[in-house]
Amino acid sequence: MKDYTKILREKSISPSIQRIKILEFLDNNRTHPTVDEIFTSLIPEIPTLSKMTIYNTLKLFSAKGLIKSIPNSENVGHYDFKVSPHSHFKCRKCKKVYDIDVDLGVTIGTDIDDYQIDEYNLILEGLCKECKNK
Amino acid sequence: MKDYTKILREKSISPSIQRIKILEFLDNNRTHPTVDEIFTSLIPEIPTLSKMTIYNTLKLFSAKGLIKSIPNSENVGHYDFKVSPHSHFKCRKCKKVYDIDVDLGVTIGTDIDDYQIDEYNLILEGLCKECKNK
DNA sequence: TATAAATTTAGACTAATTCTAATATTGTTT
DNA sequence: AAACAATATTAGAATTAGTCTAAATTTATA
Repeated sequence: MKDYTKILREKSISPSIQRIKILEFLDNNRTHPTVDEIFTSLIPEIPTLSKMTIYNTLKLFSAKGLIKSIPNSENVGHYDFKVSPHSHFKCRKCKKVYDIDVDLGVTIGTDIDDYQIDEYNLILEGLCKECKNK
Repeated sequence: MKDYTKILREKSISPSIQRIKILEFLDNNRTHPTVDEIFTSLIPEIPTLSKMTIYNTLKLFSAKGLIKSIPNSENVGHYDFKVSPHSHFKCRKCKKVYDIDVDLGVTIGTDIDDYQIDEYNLILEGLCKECKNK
C-alpha cells in the first residue's frame, strides 16, 4: 500500500485526509475522472466533503505536478495521475477513452521551432477495435 | 473574396445570412474562437443574432466537416476552420496558442494497435520564444 | 399566394465552476 | 497544554457555458 502522505510531503503539500483520499483515488482510477465522479466516490468515506475542496485540491496537485488535466471537447474537467507520457484514443462511437502509446517524435525538454516543449497531450480519435467490427 | 454560399451548398447546408457570416468569421479568424467571441464580433452586423444560432451552426458545421472543435482544458468550446492537420502549442506563461507543424508519425486513416485513427489533436505546452528569453 | 419545412430567436433551465465568508483544523510559540 | 496564527474545509450564493423549448420568422415548394 502506497504512502500517499509521504508523496504529498515530498511535494510540500500538507497531507489532510481529503488530499490523501483524492490522491489515492486518482492513483487507483486511471480513467480520467471528473470532479463529480471523484465526489460521488469519496462522499461515503468523507461525508462532509465539499466539491470546492476537490477543485482546490486538483488545482494544487496540478501546480505541483502530481496530476494533469486532460484537454477535451466536453466542457467538463478531466484529470489524470501524472505518469510517463502517453496518449489518449477516443472512440467516436462508444465514446470510451483508451490509453495508448504512440512513438511521437516529440521529446519533452527539447525545442521545436524555438518553442520549448515541456509536455504534450495527443488525442487521437476514430473507431476502437470493437466498434470497427460491428 | 471567397464564395461562402458555394462552400455551404457543396456541403448541402442551406446558406442563411447567419451561417455565411459565421463561416466567413471562422475563415478569417484562425484563433480558435469561442462562441462568445463569435457572437461579440457578429452582433454589430446582425443585431438580432442569437447565441443559440451560433451553437446550432457550429454543431452543423462540425458534423459536415467544415470546422472542428479544439480540445482544451478550459471548459469552454474552441473552434477552428478545418485545414490540413497541424498541431497547437500553448505557452504556459502568456497563454497564447500558436499553430505549429510537427512531424507526428501518425497517419490519418491507418491503424495503431487496432485503433483506427480518423483524426488527431496534438497540444504541446511549454514556453514560447518571447517568454523563454525573459 | 398558400402551405409546409427549416431556421432563428428569446428566455427559461441545467450543470460545471468560482467566489465568499464562516468554521474547523493544523502547526507553532510560549 | 493553552493561545495564537496560518491554513484548509465547508456551504451556499453567484457566475457562466451550454441546452431546451416553443413561438416567430424566413425560405422553399406547390
